[in-house]
Amino acid sequence: MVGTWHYVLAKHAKAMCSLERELGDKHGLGPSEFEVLDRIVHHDRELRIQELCDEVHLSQSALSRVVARLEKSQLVSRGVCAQDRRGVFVCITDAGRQRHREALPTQRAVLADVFTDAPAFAR
Amino acid sequence: MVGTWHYVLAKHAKAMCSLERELGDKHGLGPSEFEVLDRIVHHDRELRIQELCDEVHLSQSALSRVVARLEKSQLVSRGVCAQDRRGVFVCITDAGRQRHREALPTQRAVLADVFTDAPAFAR
DNA sequence: TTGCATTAGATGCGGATGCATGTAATGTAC
DNA sequence: GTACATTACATGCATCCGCATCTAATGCAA
Repeated sequence: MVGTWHYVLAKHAKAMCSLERELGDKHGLGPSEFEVLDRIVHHDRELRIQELCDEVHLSQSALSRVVARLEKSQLVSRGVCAQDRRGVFVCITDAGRQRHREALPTQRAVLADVFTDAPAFAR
Repeated sequence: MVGTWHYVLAKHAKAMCSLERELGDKHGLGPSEFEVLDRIVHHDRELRIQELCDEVHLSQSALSRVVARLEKSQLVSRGVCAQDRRGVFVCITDAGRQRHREALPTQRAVLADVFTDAPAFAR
């Protein structure tokens, strides 16, 4: 219980710190930006902000800003939803796909480094 | 690998959010504040800032500020180290011990809630 | 002793986050 | 249609964090 929590804390801190550095230096992405790109690529279609909100561990306001940053970097585009004009759909651009493709191996390498040393779960 | 990472992300987000709310509302403590108090109580002696830095997942600067907040709340006291006058030792106060004693069940309850539903580790 | 590198901790600063709230569109009851 | 509640997303604000840097104390060499 407490052991599990400490395991989660340790791995989260180590991976997050490493991701921030590696993704930032090599690809100009923060962990949240990568996560959002990754979710969109995974679904392979445009997504509503709300759908993304259910998948990434961010508040709605934080997500709104991540998308704003991605749009500013031309990695996604935002459009109003025709069916519900309150809604916004987020669409990945070609540059966004490419950036994600470049960054994916970096993320995998970090995760491998963080998670392979120890058994999958430390009690 | 990626699955482990997603597990860590999900549990971290859920537990952190819950801890922030519960510890904050019921005891006026943030997760970092509780963590520092917990480490000191666990060692049951005064600790150097640097020692704490090795145990909590915070940068030295963040830890310095957490300790400053705790001192402001009278839960710990800071003193210069006689042997090395650059150093600072942190000493928990009676109020700090009591606050920790009160908050511990809250933390345990949150962790139980977050970690009991699922198997200890989701592959 | 003097001079310089190193270490412990504090602090300025910019950035990311969550909460509360604002704005605009939609749904619903009358 | 009108009035009000609700929903989707954006934004003001305060907080917390990490990085870089600062200050002061220590260590060490000449």
